[in-house]
Amino acid sequence: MAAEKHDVFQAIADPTRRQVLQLLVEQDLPISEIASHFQISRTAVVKHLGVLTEAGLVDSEKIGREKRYHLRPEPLSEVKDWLGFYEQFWENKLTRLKHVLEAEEGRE
Amino acid sequence: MAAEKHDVFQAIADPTRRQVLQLLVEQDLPISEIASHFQISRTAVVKHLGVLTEAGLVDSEKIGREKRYHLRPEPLSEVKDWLGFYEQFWENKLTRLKHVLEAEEGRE
DNA sequence: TCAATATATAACCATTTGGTTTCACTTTAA
DNA sequence: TTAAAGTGAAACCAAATGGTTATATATTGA
Repeated sequence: MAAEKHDVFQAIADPTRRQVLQLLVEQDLPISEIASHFQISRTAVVKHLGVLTEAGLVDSEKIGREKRYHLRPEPLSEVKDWLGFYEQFWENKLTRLKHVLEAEEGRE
Repeated sequence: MAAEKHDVFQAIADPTRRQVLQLLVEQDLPISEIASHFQISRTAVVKHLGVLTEAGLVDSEKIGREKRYHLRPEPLSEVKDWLGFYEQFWENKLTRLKHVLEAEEGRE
């Protein structure tokens, strides 16, 4: 029961949030360090981190006065899986093409 | 120069729009037919189709009084490509683990 | 020709989103 | 012990989002 308020698709819809995820690929980072990579305020970055947390894409740990964020890419598999859906599209196209070709042969 | 106002990531952020795309995998469909699959008004569906069009994920053709929509899955490759980014994450982890193991060996 | 079908468009609305500024609290280091 | 660093959280704002209803226009078929 993850009870994730924010959906993964929504979480990655924002370009700033996608950049945050990219940053965390290299290493875990505290809020202020993450914020230093963007023009927007630290508060705005914190909100983005909140969305990413709710989507399960990051988690965090308080160390001293810092709060370090860590990448959790697992939920992205939902996106990856969904993306596969349109392979059916190409299969359908091939099937129709095959029917057309068979009809052509029949006429010859 | 596609000049696409809506980004693909944003286009697929909405669950209704994802369902519309799935519908169009099977076959091209006119607006009213698409709308009949949802509870929301036809006008609302038309707006979703507008977003999908701007993202290049569908196109349409007016046939008589109908406007038939057609799936264009190509832009989804941008999402697929982006998704690959976090493979670097696993590579990083493996590299670090390797270092730890080498240090262990050195101590023995 | 005329009603039914399909779409287009405008005006409007509530909520969400992405941002801001301000102030308070906790931890660290000199 | 006190200033600086790092974070938390509230209040506020404009614009975008996802929806509605109402009205107009174009096409078809009997």
